Amino acid sequence: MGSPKESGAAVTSPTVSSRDLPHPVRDEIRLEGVLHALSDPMRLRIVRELAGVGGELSCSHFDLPVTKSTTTHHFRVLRESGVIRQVYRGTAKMNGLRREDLDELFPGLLDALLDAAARQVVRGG
Amino acid sequence: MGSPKESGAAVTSPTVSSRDLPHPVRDEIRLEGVLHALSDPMRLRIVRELAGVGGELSCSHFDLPVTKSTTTHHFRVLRESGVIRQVYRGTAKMNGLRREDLDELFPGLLDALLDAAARQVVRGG
DNA sequence: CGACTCGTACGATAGGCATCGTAGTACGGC
DNA sequence: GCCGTACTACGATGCCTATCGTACGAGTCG
Repeated sequence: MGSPKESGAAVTSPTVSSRDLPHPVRDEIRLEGVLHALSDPMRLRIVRELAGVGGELSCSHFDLPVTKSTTTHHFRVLRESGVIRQVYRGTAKMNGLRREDLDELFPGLLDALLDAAARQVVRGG
Repeated sequence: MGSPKESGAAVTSPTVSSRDLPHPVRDEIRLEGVLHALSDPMRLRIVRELAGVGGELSCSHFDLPVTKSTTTHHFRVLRESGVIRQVYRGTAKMNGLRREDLDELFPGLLDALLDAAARQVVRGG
């Protein structure tokens, strides 16, 4: 299941380029999953950057010290845990924080996490 | 490193029962480590229970669905990440949240995490 | 001392995961 | 139609880790 070939009603979905990616629904997001996703330095860095711009960023915008395969992996972990939303826009893949969903599920958590990460950086991390 | 055998000045430490355990100093506590520690359901449960009583609890107080070896392992992860403080009290080993240290390092984080965990439980998880 | 309880240490195991490299697919422009 | 760019898929690898069982050490109480 899930061959991206299918396009029976493509004409009726204007905003979708063509293929779309599996995201957990808001109520499927698990705290443990979110914490696990953010416990990796690379992923925490991605989330911090996304929160910084407050909008969407393409995968290629990030200059991480790992290969592109690994970068793809990290973005998938973030998406599957419900932290970010990914959508194809032409050849680029745009990433955005799921702030509303997270704030609704866990009020104050995301801000506390971002603040904690920022403080750690200031302390010399 | 870290052979607990060493005890050059044991006579001068009155409050210590006998053996003591390696804890990270406050400034050594890493956010990633804390998040990783709390991303395990068993450990999150332990921390929630510790926060609930607001004091110390012995390891044996917890009735976790794993063996004692595994329980020991989880407590060690929590201690080494800086989330809890462990101290021997006779034959028992008491565990307490390092609330002050965590609040100082990451203001609001622990409360946000506990609140998030509580909400998730209420939602049926 | 001896027995019992609490917790540790160690080895084994199985699964997860961060990383890489290479080969391949989708899209947009020439 | 062809090429370049952006990202993916897949397989390999080595490390980390959650789990167990058994054997052991430290204290307490009779």
